[in-house]
Amino acid sequence: MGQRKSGHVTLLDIARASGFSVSTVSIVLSEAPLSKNVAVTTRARIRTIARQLGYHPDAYARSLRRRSTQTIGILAFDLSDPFCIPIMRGIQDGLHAAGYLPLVMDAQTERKLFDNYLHMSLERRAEGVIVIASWVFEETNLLGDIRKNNVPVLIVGRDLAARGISSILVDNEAGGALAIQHLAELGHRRVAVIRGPQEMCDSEPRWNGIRMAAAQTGIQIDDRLVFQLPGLSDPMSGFEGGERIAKSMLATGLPFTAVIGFDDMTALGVIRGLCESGIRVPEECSVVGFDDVLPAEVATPAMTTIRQPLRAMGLEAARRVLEEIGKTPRRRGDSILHQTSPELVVRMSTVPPPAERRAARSAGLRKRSNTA
Amino acid sequence: MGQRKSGHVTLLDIARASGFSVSTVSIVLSEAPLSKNVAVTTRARIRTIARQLGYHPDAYARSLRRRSTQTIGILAFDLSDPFCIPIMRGIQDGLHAAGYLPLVMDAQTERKLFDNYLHMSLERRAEGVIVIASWVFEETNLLGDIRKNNVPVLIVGRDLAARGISSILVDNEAGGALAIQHLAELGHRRVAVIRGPQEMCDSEPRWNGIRMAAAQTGIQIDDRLVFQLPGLSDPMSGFEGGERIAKSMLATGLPFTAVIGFDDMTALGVIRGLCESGIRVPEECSVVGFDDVLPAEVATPAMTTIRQPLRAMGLEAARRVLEEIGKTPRRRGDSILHQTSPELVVRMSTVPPPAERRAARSAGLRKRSNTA
DNA sequence: TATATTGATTCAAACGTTTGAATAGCGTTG
DNA sequence: CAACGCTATTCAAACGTTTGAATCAATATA
Repeated sequence: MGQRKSGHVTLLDIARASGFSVSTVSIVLSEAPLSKNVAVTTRARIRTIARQLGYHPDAYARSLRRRSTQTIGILAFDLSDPFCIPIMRGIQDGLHAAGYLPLVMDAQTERKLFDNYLHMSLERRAEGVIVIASWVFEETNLLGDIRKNNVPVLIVGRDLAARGISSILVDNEAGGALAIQHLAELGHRRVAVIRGPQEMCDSEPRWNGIRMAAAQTGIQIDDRLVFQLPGLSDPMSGFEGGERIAKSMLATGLPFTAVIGFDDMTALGVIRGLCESGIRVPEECSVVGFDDVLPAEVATPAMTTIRQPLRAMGLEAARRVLEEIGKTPRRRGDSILHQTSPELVVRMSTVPPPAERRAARSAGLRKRSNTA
Repeated sequence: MGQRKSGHVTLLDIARASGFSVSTVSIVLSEAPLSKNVAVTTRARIRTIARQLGYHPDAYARSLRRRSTQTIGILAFDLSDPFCIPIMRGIQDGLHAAGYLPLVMDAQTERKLFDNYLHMSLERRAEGVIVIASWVFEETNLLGDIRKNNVPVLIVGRDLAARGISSILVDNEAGGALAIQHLAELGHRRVAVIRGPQEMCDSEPRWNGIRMAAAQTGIQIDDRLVFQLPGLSDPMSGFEGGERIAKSMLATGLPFTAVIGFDDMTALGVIRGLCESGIRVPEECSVVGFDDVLPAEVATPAMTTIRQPLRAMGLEAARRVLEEIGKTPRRRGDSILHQTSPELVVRMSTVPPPAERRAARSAGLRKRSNTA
């Protein structure tokens, strides 16, 4: 067989086997412009031999010589968070179309791993880096290192435009507003809210959106029914937080007919907590989530939520980073914040509040979709 | 700054800036054995300059020269299937400990992408390949190509040992048995079953396990209450299939007090289908899943399921593939099927059947855990 | 004083590609 | 027949590392 010491078939192997020079073989197999000057018979011969031996060009040698790796580093803060997946999918699709390969890395919410992988992105000569982030990564100084090497960076899910990094994220304020408007339309007046952890940049604007839209729709939110999620990195922590807080809500003794969870996992936790305390969702209490991740979709009752256009955000991220690569370092655009529009997805976890139920039902207010 | 034409800082840059030769710089920065012969002052000088310029060794040049990439290709059939994630996590952890980098690729259930990525694994000189598979990939002939290049392959989630590929998967028969034994202990006698799609190798043994254990526990399964999932690649198809089949079950008019879903997504679909038909879970009907993926854990009621030790399977995969790499091609072990033990996780979706409920409750039979 | 020994550093070749420039053969044209 | 233009192919250098062997002082040993 064509095995040399390295175990992989090389151009030299094919050159020897075919009687042509390495150059010719390279020109043919890489379909270089020159290859149209190569005799058809030669081309055929070289090609068949290559196939026979199972030749695959060495990406390392090639990239070294071509000085381009066609690779973008994707640094996800935690792949086990279902939030990341559709974004990744979008990025991947965007890159694939342009012939780029995503170099996927999962930081597992560990700062050290994150830094490691950022290093690797540089060593692997990623031509750009997309970070899918939550709050876990404060200003790792490596981002400076990346800059120093002229690699465009982009972050999705967090606003670092102020620090000079292009960012893509959902319009949290609009999202918060959508949630409470939906509840208002259903007739809810007493709404409990779970805010996100302080470390997370989504928390504040989302809450602002809720507050402002509440004021507009005449809902007043009782401070005692506003809770805050602690900041832990485990994707289950949102769920457990929601479960625990739901019980705290009931413990206040205050009346409420709906809960807005910071995100879907939190909201699922709320549902669990309420059910365990004997409160039925949605009959006795409505629940709204945020994100629209898979578990929210397949839970029963299916959860009403504010969808983030995650895939689209990934696509946009890919588009933008490729665009930056095209430019010369000097001509790189300023870092921009790109906000995407959230979308209300009405499912089964929200209904009119108990008191109004009968009236509303006969008024035909309950249009809803079951699935995504 | 240290920018040369390539935009990345190289050894040559540091050599120039420090006055030493490229060799010395390399020896110092790569901490080669020879570096203990290098004067301490020299070492310090080189190191600080490297740091100043933001040097990162070029993985391409390095791998080319060292003839080792420290890379393992991980080919997941669909990252948006929550099943994949814990396996990946396990693989990643296993590789990381050995200083290897996973090259994650998401085939998105598309045959073409799968083939593409398999190519890439070869071009990127992955030293081994781990495939996380379901049924989608019949004998893609590229696997032969991989063999030709002496790259050890391993598949998790599918048994291809017969075709000469080491495989890791759960003991489906034992899993199926666990499910029905659990229901039997709760007192169920009329159990409906949803089998997996024919294309999937888990389907048959899982069903065998159910049948055999059913016979042993004296349960007889009515053929008319055995259904089969069609084989589609979308991760939601299991869910939708379950939902649809749940309604078919009810349509038979036959009595049943529990359902075993082929996997968690199917079982979640069953719950949805039953609820929409007014049947309450678990009060009127128990449901058991398989896999133990995140959505099953955070649904309410939390789902009783047969857990696959996914993370452990990933770890084992990493261990095994690294082991193979260590050996010379000749000495590579035969492909082995490694079966892992499933585990019953009792949550809230299973209770004694309606008729027995009262008796059982007073007998203290309802020990259960809420969370994982 | 010649010869090892050691310590600090450098030479030069190699890894597998790509590619601008060179070469050789050969027919056409002025 | 010299000059040119094709076509088909090869040369050789380069990409950024690593590393066995070489170099060169300076010191220790014979």
